[in-house]
Amino acid sequence: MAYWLMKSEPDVFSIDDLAREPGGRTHWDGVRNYQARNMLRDDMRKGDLVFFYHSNCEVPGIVGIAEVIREGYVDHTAFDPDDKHFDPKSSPDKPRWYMVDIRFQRKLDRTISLKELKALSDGKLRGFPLVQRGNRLSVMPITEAQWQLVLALE
DNA sequence: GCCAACGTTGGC
DNA sequence: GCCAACGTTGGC
Repeated sequence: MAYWLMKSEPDVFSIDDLAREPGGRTHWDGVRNYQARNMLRDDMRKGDLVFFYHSNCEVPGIVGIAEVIREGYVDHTAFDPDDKHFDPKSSPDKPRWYMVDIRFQRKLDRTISLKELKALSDGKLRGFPLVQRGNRLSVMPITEAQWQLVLALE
């Protein structure tokens, strides 16, 4: 089993929004970055666990846990001209973008803030991709050790 | 709202 | 294939 971190702007889709979805499930559409796409399409497996991260908000940080329940499949929102993430270069015969389905597992007891994670980036959390300079991927792999370290902070 | 750090696009 | 211009992300 692998571990991931996925970013979402809470104003757009928060951990509470995920919890409110029927069955706590949603499809993770709208990723339009090739590196992230490759992970969604090729690497994420059913049963993998995901840290749900709130970005671009008052207290950016890890707020909850979700589980991958469906592996990579075509992101059909790219075909919809009315969709915010419409991409005319993606078509059903030649799809360019992929997504997975995730299911809400739980909220953390508290937000593990970016600030707190950064403070550990020279020590215990060295190499944690979220706090590596310049990393703006919205989906990133993390190690089991990193997963456990973050949970220990909770 | 600013801006650093990237990624993408497209002319050449 | 290079690289300038432009767009996006996301912390602050």
